[in-house]
Amino acid sequence: MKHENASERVRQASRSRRATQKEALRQTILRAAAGLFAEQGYDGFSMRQVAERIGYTPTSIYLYFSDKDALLFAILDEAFVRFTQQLTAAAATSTDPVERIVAIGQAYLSFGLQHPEHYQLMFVQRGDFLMQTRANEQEPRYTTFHLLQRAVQAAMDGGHIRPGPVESISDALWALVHGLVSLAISFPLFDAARVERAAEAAVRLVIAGLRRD
Amino acid sequence: MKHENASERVRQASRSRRATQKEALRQTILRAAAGLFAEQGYDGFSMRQVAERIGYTPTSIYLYFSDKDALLFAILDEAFVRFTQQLTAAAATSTDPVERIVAIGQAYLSFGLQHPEHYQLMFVQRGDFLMQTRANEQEPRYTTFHLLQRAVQAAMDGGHIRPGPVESISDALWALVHGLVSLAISFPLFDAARVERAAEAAVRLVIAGLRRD
DNA sequence: ATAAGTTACTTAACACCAGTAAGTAAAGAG
DNA sequence: CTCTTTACTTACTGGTGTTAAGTAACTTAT
Repeated sequence: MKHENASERVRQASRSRRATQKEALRQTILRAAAGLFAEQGYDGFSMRQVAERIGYTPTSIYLYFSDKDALLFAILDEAFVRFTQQLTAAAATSTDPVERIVAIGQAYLSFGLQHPEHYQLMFVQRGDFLMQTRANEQEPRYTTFHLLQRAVQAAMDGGHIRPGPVESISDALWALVHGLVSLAISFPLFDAARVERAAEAAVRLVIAGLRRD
Repeated sequence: MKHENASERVRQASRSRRATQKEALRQTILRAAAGLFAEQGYDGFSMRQVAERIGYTPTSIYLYFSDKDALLFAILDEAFVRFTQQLTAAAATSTDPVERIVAIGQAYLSFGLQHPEHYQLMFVQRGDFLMQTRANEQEPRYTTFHLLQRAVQAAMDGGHIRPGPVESISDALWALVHGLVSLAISFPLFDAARVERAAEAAVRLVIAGLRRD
């Protein structure tokens, strides 16, 4: 019996040690991949490049990520966590309902300008990413945008903005900031100063367009 | 002398016939490429596929287009001509300055929804396309957007909208429609009905946000 | 009419890519 | 000490854009 208990313990320990190592390499791959993506962008991002960085063959990566998409989505997932955090923080700052809407928009714009490559993939090239549900969670990722809908709803309930269809108004606001980020990212024409001015005009447009009285 | 004139004429004719044939094949390639792009989208678009369609080897295409980019830009150029036409036509319909701005926006949205693959490449993935100058023209392509700026300027001059920086207001409007198109294209979440409702909300937002009194 | 030159196209190849099947060496279990 | 599992590699398939070199046909000049 002693033997059995002892060997059982050893077996467990061995198993968990191996699991830890496995997870460690997974993280190594993920970090190398995220680094490569940040440096080279989507175009320069290949399984072979990632493999070379960590000193393994490309095929090894497939033991930890089912395919290139899975690896890419793991990178985007990290970015999405930061995205949600920044928007949530922004929503918490202002007390005035209209100002809160503006703050959310500015946080959104700020994220897009700071992580253009990630933004491009998250919200443009791989729109399906938003539809997926994150591991260990029930709700799909796009529910982060309910933050904006709630802010619009609150402002409307408080009589600060004109009544109207909450979802559609929220979508229009989303389109506005998304458009600003996209223009800033995609067009060399839009330098930082011009984007800044356009953002100011957008804020005025939104405030004048929504506000009651 | 007669001989020289005759041979000269023959030489010219031969040369122009060859030039015509050359142009004909160039058009054949372009049509096949445009067809492939329309059917398969950007991902399924390859030089080898184009070559197979026209019954030539891939290398032959390089005798008519310097590289894949050149071929792609030729396709986008055709789309851009249609884009400019549709926007110009829309701008000419309305007499009311504010309505004209709205009409331009609706034409923009309509184009994007009808040609999502082209739009994606023209205005998202290849923003540098807009910076290029079309063959036989002086102005770069992005000058089409001056249409919107002029409409805003006219509305402001006529006292129909609040005074403000024309370029920035125009950019904000552009961002709004561009964002709408992008969301509609990129997110499965946005079905036709939801986009339609968002567009209506956007129109109300713009009118209320811009209009004087 | 025949030789020389030009044009239009092809064949073969390079360097890359994502992904799979089969093999190998080491570690752990009995 | 053998058997099995684990971790990883080698070898390969079929795809990509692009270039260098070769060939066949047509044009021009003598």
